[in-house]
Amino acid sequence: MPELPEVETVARGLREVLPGRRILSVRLEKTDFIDDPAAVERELPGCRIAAVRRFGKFLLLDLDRSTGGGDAQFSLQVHLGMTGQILTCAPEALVAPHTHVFFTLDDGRELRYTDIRRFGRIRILENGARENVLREFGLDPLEAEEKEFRARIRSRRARIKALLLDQHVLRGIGNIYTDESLWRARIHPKRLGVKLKDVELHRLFRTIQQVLNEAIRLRGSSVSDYLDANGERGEFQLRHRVYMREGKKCFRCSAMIRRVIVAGRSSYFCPHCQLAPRQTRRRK
DNA sequence: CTTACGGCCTGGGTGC
DNA sequence: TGCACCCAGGCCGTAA
Repeated sequence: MPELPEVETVARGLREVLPGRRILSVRLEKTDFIDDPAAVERELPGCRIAAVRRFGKFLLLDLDRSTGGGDAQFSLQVHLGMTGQILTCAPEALVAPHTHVFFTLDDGRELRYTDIRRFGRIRILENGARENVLREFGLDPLEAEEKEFRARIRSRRARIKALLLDQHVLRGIGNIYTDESLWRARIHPKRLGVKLKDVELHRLFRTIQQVLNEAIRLRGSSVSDYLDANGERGEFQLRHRVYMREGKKCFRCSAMIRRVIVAGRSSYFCPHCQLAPRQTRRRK
């Protein structure tokens, strides 16, 4: 599942080939995951790709409509969902099943978007609306100051797992990197954010950055479908310590890794290293 | 007001 | 061989 490190890896790959390219034509197959498919078909042909950015789990293609008059800017926002893949290839390359978007580029190559489940989303963000939309999101965990991080985590009375997954608190972290970070920081996913001690929040902050940077270095986690912009798998799944390891031994203490549902998500943790919060006492 | 929870979208993998 | 079921992330409506 593409989270921050996977999207960052894809963005870096696309950055090698897309900036400066012009989109010649657009072809769409299924469109139910595109906000306004007609607008995509209408607005993109002729545009120049000015930049490729990552914003949280979003990929942003900054586009120039250089049609003489103004230099109106807008972005194509791509969320890869769980199974989205975006890559460039030769037009004659075999079309992978579930490929729904094709952009012809002015260097003779093609940019394709493939998404088995179609949980991904594509939409156009016009210049004015873009900043308003992006403002809604939380801190980038790799750019945040520890002070801001602490304030965000303590701003709401929710479980730490729910807070880390909430894109309006921090942007870019998903289920894998939440569980991996909490394990390394030895914090149980059900702990309340407001109850974490300074020393725990410090450890968590450092750990999140460490995990994300390590994952970026290894080009992301390929658990099932994830491939980068060159069609290659990542390697961070080899470093997973809890994710999808239910019933296996903890790498630190050999206790049995458990799976529980927290914030509606499968959550893997070590019951020995990550102590559960005290249960609220039950009334008789 | 806050947070928790269930359902929905889709289709590949699993297990009977 | 077939098929019902589970699960994934984000979003939204509703419950507590």
